[in-house]
Amino acid sequence: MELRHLKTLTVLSESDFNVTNAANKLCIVQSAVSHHLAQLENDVGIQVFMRKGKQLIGLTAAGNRILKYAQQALAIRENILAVGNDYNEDKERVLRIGATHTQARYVLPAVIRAYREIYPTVRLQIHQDSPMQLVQLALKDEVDFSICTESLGDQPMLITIPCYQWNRSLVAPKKHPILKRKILKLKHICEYPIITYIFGLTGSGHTTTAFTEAGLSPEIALTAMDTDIIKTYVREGLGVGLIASMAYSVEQDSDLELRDLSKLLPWETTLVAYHKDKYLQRHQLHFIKLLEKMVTRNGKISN
Amino acid sequence: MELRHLKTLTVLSESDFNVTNAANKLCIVQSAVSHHLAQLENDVGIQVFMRKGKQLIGLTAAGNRILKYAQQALAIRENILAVGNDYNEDKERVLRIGATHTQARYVLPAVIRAYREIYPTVRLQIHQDSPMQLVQLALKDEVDFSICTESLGDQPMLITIPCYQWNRSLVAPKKHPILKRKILKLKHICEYPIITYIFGLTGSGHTTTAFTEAGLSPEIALTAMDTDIIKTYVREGLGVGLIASMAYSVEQDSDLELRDLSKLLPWETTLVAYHKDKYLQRHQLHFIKLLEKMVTRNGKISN
DNA sequence: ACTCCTTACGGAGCACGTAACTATA
DNA sequence: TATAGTTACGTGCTCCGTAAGGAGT
Repeated sequence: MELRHLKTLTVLSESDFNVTNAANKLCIVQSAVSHHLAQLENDVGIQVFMRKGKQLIGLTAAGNRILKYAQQALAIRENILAVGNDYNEDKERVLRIGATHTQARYVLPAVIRAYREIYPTVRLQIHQDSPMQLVQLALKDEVDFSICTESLGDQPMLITIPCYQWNRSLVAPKKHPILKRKILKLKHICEYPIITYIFGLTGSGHTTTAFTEAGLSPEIALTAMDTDIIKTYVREGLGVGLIASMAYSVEQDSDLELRDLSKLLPWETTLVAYHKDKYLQRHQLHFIKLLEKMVTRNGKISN
Repeated sequence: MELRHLKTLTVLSESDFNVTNAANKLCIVQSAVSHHLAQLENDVGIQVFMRKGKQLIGLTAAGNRILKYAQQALAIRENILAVGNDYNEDKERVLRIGATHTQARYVLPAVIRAYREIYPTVRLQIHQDSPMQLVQLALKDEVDFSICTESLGDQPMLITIPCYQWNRSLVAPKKHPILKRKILKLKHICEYPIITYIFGLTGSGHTTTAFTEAGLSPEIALTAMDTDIIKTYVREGLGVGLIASMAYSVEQDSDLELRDLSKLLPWETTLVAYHKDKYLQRHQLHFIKLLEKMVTRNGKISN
């Protein structure tokens, strides 16, 4: 049994056990995959795959256990190569970050600027996605780590490092009547249609529960993944916006005004998450340190 | 990079980095090992071995990390094979137990008797050794689990299951004056030379501290790993014995008399320990269950 | 008839073995 | 000189690819 057999197993499991597809993904022919299967089953001495005739339709109970181990073994291979990369000055380094739109758009740029000053040659990849997908990316080691807000239920396979806390603000066009209030309360916000993040994104669940706990049922006019879209429709007059405070730019959003809601809405914590068994190269650890250092507790970029 | 390269790495590290010896252990020729090294270093892209001329003298920092991962990967391979074995009715099963002399001699027989009734065909291997060695055996997966007394400092890589508690008794020849005492205290024991277990074995450390805490300094006439040896010298009149209570046999030791010391000496806990990432086959888990079930809290075998 | 996996067979490459070479004590 | 590791080279095996065979839809 060698790692290539285990690789074939994992790819098969990610291809609905279609041997042809798996072969394509592995850049070998079907018969080679077939051989791998036969060898693997021969080595372990049992049926790994459930079959319907010759067609593979899944894994046996034992097969499932073996698949788990195979994934671990391949992750270890990646770690070994990562160690090599880490200690080899000449090799090209890559940093793959997963992040939500808000993080990618408003938080990461400053951190990346600082990072690039130290590691100008590292190739950067930023994968923007929803928090749920980001967790999957981190678990499959398709990104080195994911930066997202805790809204995902504890994943025992991930190490999560809290980075900073942030809260939301209300945005409205300069002349909007809500801005005249000296003291802003949740019930005042409910007097207008609300534009905010899609549920399941950056802790939007917390927001709605804060309203319902206060006995309020706000009218959500529109939800988006993307702060810029929220702002756009706030400008259009569709309602007032609830956005992450750090997503307001003094220069670009001068036509909008901000009201801090950190006393009214629960705070969110943004975390860095990565697979617990992953070897982190020194430059990757450095990035996390930068992220922790550069971003202050209240969500302002300290640059 | 394949598992065989990693295997070569680990064997090398266990052979003082002597390529010739490693080759012999692997049943291949030196040049093949040499090739493995070259390929491995080529694959990871860095020097893994420190060299003095051509001689290997150790691992680089990166090499050490890689070695750790290699061992993990190979352990996973073993797990996969264990899964296969577990689910394959036809394959020969093996149960490899590490135990101290006392456990192997006085506790295990009854458990093994029960186990053999359920799994008559399983091949049994009992490795008797000192607790420190038993820990090593379990860590290297040279036994499936070790049964020993907690005297080893917490090993984060081992899962330990407390099985039962036991204590010591005093043994002396039938007519020994100490047996005339109605109430036995530590200071009375110190009136005679003591024969007991070697320090570092089955919690003998606890025994001595119990004496010193009472301000006593007993005269240790003789120490042994083996209860039978202790009994022998007690019979010879060299002193009184302190032995694990379960090591007294009514039939065979009728010339000796027992006095329970469980009120005077601290209790010991016997544990089953195995590597945290090890896949335990069902029959192995069953053995642990039997061990937990058959042995009562006070160390008497309930059979 | 089509899809899909397995099996057979052949060739290229690779891994290991033999052996010569090199370096160190 | 003896010991130990690398390098060179040859061979056999293994692994993949081509292609034919068989099973299910």
